[in-house]
Amino acid sequence: MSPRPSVQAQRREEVLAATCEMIAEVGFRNVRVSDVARRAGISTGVVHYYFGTKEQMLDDAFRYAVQQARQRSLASIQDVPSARDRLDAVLDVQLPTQDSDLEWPLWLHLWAEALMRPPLQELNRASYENWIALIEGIILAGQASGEFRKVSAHDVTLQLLTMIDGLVIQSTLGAKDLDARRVRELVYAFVESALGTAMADDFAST
Amino acid sequence: MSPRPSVQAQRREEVLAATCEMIAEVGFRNVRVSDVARRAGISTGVVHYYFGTKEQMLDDAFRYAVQQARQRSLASIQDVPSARDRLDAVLDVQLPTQDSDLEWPLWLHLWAEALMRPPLQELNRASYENWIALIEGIILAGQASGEFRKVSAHDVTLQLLTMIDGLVIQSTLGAKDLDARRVRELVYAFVESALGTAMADDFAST
Amino acid sequence: MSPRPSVQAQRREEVLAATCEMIAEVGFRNVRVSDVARRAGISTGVVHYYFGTKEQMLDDAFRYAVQQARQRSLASIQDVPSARDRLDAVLDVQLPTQDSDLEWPLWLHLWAEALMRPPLQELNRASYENWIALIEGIILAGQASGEFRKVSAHDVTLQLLTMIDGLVIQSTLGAKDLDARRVRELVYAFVESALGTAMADDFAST
Amino acid sequence: MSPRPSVQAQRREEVLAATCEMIAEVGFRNVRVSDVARRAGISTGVVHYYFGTKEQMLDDAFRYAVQQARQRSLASIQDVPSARDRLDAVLDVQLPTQDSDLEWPLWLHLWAEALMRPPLQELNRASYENWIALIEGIILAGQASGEFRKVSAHDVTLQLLTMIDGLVIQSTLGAKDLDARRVRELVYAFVESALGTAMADDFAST
DNA sequence: TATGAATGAGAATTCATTCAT
DNA sequence: AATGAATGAATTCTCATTCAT
Repeated sequence: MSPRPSVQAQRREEVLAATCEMIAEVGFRNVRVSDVARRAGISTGVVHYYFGTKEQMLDDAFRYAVQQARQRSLASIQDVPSARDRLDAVLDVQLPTQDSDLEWPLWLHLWAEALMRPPLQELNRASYENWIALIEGIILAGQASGEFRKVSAHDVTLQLLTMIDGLVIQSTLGAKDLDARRVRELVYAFVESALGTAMADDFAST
Repeated sequence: MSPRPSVQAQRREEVLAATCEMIAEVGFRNVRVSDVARRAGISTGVVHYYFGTKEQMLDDAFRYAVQQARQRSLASIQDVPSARDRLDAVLDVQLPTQDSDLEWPLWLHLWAEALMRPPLQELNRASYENWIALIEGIILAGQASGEFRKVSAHDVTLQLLTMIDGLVIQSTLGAKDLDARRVRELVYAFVESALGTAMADDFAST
Repeated sequence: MSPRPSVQAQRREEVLAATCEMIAEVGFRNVRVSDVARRAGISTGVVHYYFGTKEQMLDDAFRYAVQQARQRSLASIQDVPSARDRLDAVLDVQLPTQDSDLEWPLWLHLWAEALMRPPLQELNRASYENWIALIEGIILAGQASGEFRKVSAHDVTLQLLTMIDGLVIQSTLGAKDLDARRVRELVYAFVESALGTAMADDFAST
Repeated sequence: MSPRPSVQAQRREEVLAATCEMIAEVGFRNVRVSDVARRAGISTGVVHYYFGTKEQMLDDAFRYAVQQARQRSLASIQDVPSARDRLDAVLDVQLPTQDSDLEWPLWLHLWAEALMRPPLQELNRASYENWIALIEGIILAGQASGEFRKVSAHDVTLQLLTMIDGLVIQSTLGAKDLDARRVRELVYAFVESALGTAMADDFAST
């Protein structure tokens, strides 16, 4: 009868977005409720009104970020037919472009925090399985269509995803010669060596 | 006049070890000076006597951990002649064996914390360069001796190290089917596919 | 224009009843406006609409409880002719029957709160004078009719009422061997020793 | 080796005394940690240093008050031979002399609070049993020596103690004509009527 | 009248740091 | 050198009260 529900949902999302920004900027342990409130343009009371405790707010923010990332990656492969192009699209969305990326710091904080919080471990686990399913699906399709070499899709997926994580960590932390371009180069090189040259592979297996 | 200096050095190291344990157990943000003091069997006053501030103590602890890890890896390849065996030895020392590993949580906390602390970024950078130099050196030696295929040693090193980081993160966070054994399997598979079958490669390149 | 006034009065009373329950259950200091509102099936806004402030609501609730208790005791002696029976009836209504009595906790909270709030002291004073007048009246009537011994009705009234208060406090707080039955026993024993055996007294006074 | 222990005990007691004063003055629900700290001449941190939580501090304060009261009453009958004199002494110490008594408000707050806190109920129960044992012992001794009439010492004790509680409550709350003198009058009148005139009783029982 | 989202003052609690002993 | 009692700034959380709808 009133537009209240949408107002509530919207307010909640604003707070979650503000929280994600704060986590990425100052780190999980330094986020203050008052920071989030200020950034969301509300009073601290509202945060507790919607989330009860700071901890709950932070957990929900991680959940929100995971969900947003998933939606973004799904959108990126919408209407992309070729497996190779789909893989490129997903990687392109996920890999950082600039050093000022706010997403990857968030994941780092999630992992560090999850070490001590089983619910966050569960969140990470579910998220990771989603990533695996997405990438592995693309690889399997590409193998079926002859675009990719026929190796263990699951193993390559794990190697690819974890290599990305590791590379982006060091890149984000300013490892020498590991800028965004170099990260992509190394990732694509791995993809090529693991899945590429389908011809040669087919040839070899004959 | 007295053997104090060594007593002091020893006391310092005890505190640093206690700090590392605490970080790994409860997380960087939850380490209290009093926890560290209790674990080291001293009073909080002593911690400040030796380190001035908590922040300094934590930074020094990370520094200490990095140094310990480096010494351990160097020791592991002492008197190992073959490049492949040296690579195996280094990986064996670094890869987790049990789920109750206290080292990798420490690195995760270091990375998350370094996002906000340039001095820690610098520490991580230096540490990473050490790792790279170590592994790359082994690979180059192996290529020179014909044990490894002649691909870009630097690229493979980066891919290998970051893949290890990424795999261990997920393994530590309880990813399904990613126990210590599986991590090693995937790592060794990558090593094999990237550097192995030197014959075939030589053959192919001819 | 509408039957609103009675609706308002009814709503007010519902809130007061809910407030009394809350005070008795969680204690004066722990009553939250939102608790009362929830129990009365309304929103917190309505509470302030009717009572202005929480303090006013709580004071009114005590006033309401005092008034209800008075009405109950008056009703209990309606159409009871003999003084002794009237005394029995009043005591019977007032003394707790079960341990789950919600009334006496309310009085305890009133007394504790009244220590700091003159308006509540005034309420308690007026209430107490009512009790005294009621009981003293019955005793005087009983003395006139020869049912009770001729001692100071006022003194006995005070002793009786305060003994009841004290006994019920300890009984409510779970004093060993002070259940509802034992409280009545002690009260009636006092009544008997103070007012009973009118014969003997008459005899003695002759 | 150092005078620390006594410093700690003393500091603890100072805080407890300050807490009791605050409870009596502003009421249990209005005591702020900062009030207690200011009154004890310390910082709020110290309160938590010694008591952990405000709740613990308040509970301990009640415990302290109970213990102090007991010691005072025991001291009052030290070296008093006659049972009647001992009873007089105990009552004299316990009954309020002025309206500005700080002790009885404390008991009222204890009772109200104990309704919601089993540990305080237990404290009250233990305290009450102490009072009963003390008074009942005196009465039994007086009966043995022929100073008191031979009625149920236990029942009279309960009636006496609860009447005192009830009288002091109303007196403290400013009941008309119930000043300290009148309270004593009524209490002593009860004692006399219940235990006095030992001769007559002895005579009657013969 | 009624709602309940929003406010913000107020209080408890934590913990790094200091310092007298 | 070492202790640990004491400090007090910083922060979370609560809840009466307001007010737009």
